[in-house]
Amino acid sequence: MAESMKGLRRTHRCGELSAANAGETVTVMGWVQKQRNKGGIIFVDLRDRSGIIQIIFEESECGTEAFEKAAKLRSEFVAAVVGKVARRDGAVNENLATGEIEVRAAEIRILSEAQTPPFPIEEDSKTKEELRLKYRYLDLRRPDIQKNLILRSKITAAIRSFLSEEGFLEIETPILNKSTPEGARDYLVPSRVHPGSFYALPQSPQIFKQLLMCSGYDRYYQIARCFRDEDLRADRQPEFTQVDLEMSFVTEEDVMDATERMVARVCREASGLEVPLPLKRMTWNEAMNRFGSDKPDTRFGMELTDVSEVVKNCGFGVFTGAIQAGGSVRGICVKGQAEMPRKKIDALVEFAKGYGVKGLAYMGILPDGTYKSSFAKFMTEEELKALADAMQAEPGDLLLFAADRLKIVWNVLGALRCELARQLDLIDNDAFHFLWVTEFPQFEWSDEEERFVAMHHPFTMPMEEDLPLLETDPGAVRARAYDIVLNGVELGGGSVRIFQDDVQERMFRALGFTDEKAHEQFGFLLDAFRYGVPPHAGLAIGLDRFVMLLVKAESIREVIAFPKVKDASCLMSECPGPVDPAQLKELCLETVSAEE
RNA sequence: GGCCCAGUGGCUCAGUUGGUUAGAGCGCCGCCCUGUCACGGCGGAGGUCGUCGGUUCGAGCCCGAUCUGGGUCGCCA
Repeated sequence: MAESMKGLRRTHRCGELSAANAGETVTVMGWVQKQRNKGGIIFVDLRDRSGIIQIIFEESECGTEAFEKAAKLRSEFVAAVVGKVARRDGAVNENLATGEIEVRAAEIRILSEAQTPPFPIEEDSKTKEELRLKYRYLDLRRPDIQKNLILRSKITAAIRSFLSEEGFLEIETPILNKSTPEGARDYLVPSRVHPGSFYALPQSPQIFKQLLMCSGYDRYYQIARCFRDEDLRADRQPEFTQVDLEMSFVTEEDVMDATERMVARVCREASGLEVPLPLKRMTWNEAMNRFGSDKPDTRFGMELTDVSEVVKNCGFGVFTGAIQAGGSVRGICVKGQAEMPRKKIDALVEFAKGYGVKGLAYMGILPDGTYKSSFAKFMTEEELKALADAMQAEPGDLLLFAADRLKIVWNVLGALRCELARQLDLIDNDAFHFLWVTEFPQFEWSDEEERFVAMHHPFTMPMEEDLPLLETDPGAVRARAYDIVLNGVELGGGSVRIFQDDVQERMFRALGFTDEKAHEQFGFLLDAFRYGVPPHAGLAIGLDRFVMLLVKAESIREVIAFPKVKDASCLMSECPGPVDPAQLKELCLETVSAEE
């Protein structure tokens, strides 16, 4: 039976008490973590988000009624306790932050009883995530998740104070928007007032923040919820949060400078981590050539080497064939792994095949200087040696090669070096390697759509010297775009925006938009550009990923209070779900059958 | 859409070449215990082995399908 808390007021959180409070009468309220009944004396660990405090009940001090109530306490009951803080003398618990003290109960009220939870409420839970997410409100009681969400709050507070000090204005933009076909799939919301018409939830506030620049709010930011109807990953949710910002009368230098100072401040204030500035920079081309990735993990080496020139005339058809087809042969050198068992190498080959390559060629340089290789019989001793030299391999090293279209070679070797680093434990788990990747290609060829698509988005300014190539060689145009990368994860990205309506129209044409189509989709932006628009640039940081990396979580779900699972549903609320036919009728939508 | 992993009391797991009545730890319930804090002691309850089908004299175990969750490729301007 729940009791009233009338007349009681919480004076402290459990974990806020210390020896300094000894002798004070306090009132604490929280959940019962554990009750230990010794017969004539009862210990209760009371928990709230600050920590745990031990309460001690002795009948001679608290009276029979309170003692009997204490005996009834079970895990997760909610209780209020009034008592005096006392040192534990002699019985200190070193494992507890409040282990020096305890509260000697004078009064207790059971504010709420509780069923036994379906899984233990404890740190480092071993419970299946499926169950944790079904009972997320219980899972969120666990100290490690609470730490994550408390840190997340600290981070957003630090971001807000930094950006506010720098003169940024926090401005909200609409959640109900017009659908745009470029980019990710939109979540759609049917309109009741306009039957057959739909709103789209924002994939990002991109256009609105550019319009705010047109309107003179020269520094804007928003901690914005964004929505993308695409498949989930460990670091991807269908709704997620971006720290979105935009600045006027600036170049990429200003945006990168503000961003890295913001990131450094967050790291210092939230995690006590010092990030040396300015951050390292690397062009996209360098990142791809050295690491096979546009978000390289620079915490370890094992960089790619282009050996196309060395092997172009060798006897190994897989290599020469790839080169003749316009592709490339590149390799990585795995230190000290020359004698990796065949079984493990085969597993790596299978891994590589998942990234589009037909196989991997390998070559071990044994300690005695001889070669153990999948292609030795196709090459002369001199060719093998030339290849080992080109890779700067030493006895004991293992060389792995991919031969294919360059894009595939990059992709495979980029993934492979990360996989090997994990397997061989080459990554310093305490290192935080930030990096800017710049000069991204403006366009990416889409085989599916048989046209160029924007790599960043259609409002990204090309590099000035590449502007003439917009019509002649779109694939060679570089963008004034930049991504911020942390430990091999894309943390965020941005660009200098196009602010001239003629350049914007050329961009749309390069992307295969007709003028009519461009105006239908983005007419209001193009119109706005005719009324005086400042040069502007901006960026967005993925907040969830940032928090995930700072708390070293394995999944983004560990830093989001109520995340969705793989099929974008919620195990707790069971959304999405069917709606009342009357609701659908009002929206002029037919009832969708469960089939199909 | 493809590939890979997992599913056995409330939780985490074990379960031999297919062979009597499916086990353990924790938790839970009852009794006892005045310094416990991974409390302790005694006793107890609790499982159609995710589901459906098949092979077999016999299936937790083998085969097929399916469901649920996770990872990943595609996808994510």
